[in-house]
Amino acid sequence: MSSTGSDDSYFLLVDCNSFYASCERVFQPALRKRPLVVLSNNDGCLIALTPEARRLGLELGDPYFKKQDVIEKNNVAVRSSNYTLYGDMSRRVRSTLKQFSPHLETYSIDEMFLRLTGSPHRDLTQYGHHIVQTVKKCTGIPVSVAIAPTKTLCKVAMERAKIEGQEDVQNTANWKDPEAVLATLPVEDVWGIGSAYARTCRQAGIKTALDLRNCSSRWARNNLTVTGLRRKRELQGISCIPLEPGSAPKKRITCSRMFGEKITEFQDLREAVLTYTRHACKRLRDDEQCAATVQVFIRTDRFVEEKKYSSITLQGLSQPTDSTHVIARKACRCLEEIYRPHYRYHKAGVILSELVPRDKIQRSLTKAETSPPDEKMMHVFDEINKKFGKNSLQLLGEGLEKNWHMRRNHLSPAFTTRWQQLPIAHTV
DNA sequence: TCTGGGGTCCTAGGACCC
DNA sequence: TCTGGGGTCCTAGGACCC
Repeated sequence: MSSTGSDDSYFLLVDCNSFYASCERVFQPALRKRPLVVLSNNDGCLIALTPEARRLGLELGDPYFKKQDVIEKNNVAVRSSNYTLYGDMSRRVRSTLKQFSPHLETYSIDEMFLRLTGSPHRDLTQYGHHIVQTVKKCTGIPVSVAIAPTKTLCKVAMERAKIEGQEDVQNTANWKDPEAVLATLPVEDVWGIGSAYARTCRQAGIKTALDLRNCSSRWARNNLTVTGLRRKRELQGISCIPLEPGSAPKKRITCSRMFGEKITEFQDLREAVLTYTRHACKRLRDDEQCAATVQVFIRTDRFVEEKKYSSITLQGLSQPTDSTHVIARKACRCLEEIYRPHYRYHKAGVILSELVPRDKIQRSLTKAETSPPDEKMMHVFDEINKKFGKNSLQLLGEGLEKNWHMRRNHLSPAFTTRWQQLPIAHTV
């Protein structure tokens, strides 16, 4: 495997094994001996599986209702997704990893890249094992580690680490025959090659990661855009995708949900849209940003044979704001614009975009929709919800019944974020 | 009855300008 | 017959990720 050879730096990828399922197991030891699956929002499909569940033939993305018989027959434990818990566990893993390198990128809730430069640890593989043990000890979460000269090769190595029977620490430098590893990886399993690009590749006879590495740069650029060309070069060991430390400010914030039951009435949709607006605005303030545009969309079920309708519209704010009230008014106007009666709606969402950092806003003297008292009120609003739970204080228009609420029939307690729900240890 | 939610980046094409 | 060339900005749609 060629490498840039320009320096002695490496990327190290840490991936939490079956992350959501592992989080559930940390606080419920009884689950450790049982196969376990975690469901998506609305208990729709399987989004995390322990290896035991995989061995029963269950797969990521399977609709829950189609697999219920297998699940019941084999006494598989089922949990609704509990993002508050997973987010908190992710933070614990991240703070543990910071002791190994200051150059850390949070790639997703369960994956982190580290960049090691001039590491005193000559034996990087051993170092990887040390990281696995430390994270397990400090957080209870099992992780795998991949070490390579580029991020894409880290992902290749991670694919290997996840194969049963393979080492959970993979260092490409130690592979006896790297080409053989690349030749066994189907091209669609390369990071950045999805189903559409994979089809293009296969039509051109490019079937494996090795084929992609060896294809002409011109072909990659013309058929897979610059992103495909980058993947090819990364497979060659030339780093094109840098570490992105810190968290770049978000460019948009979306809150959308499918409903537990289909709804037709404007009033119900309005309640849902207001609830999503409140959640989105809270995230906006957490991000210390303001939005200049609000978008609202509604749609019927695309899987069912019935009258379909889908629409989206937007409203601009005269001045960027993070005020739930101001944004909620605009969101309602959007909804009025796109709502059509007699359809059975299935999903709605709110998107905040054209975000600007709060401290960079040009104050308008004439058209202020957000006044300083509003800012104070939002602060109080957030503080109350922080103290008493995130839905304690809502907008009046959100309603009380919420017959559109999503299903979460298997939710675990908020072990790490609510005092009342702390796990209790018993002495024997 | 029942198929997630939240993001980013890239490109093509149209509008517009000089 | 023959209808510029080059640039920017915006948007929609496609593709990808976890």
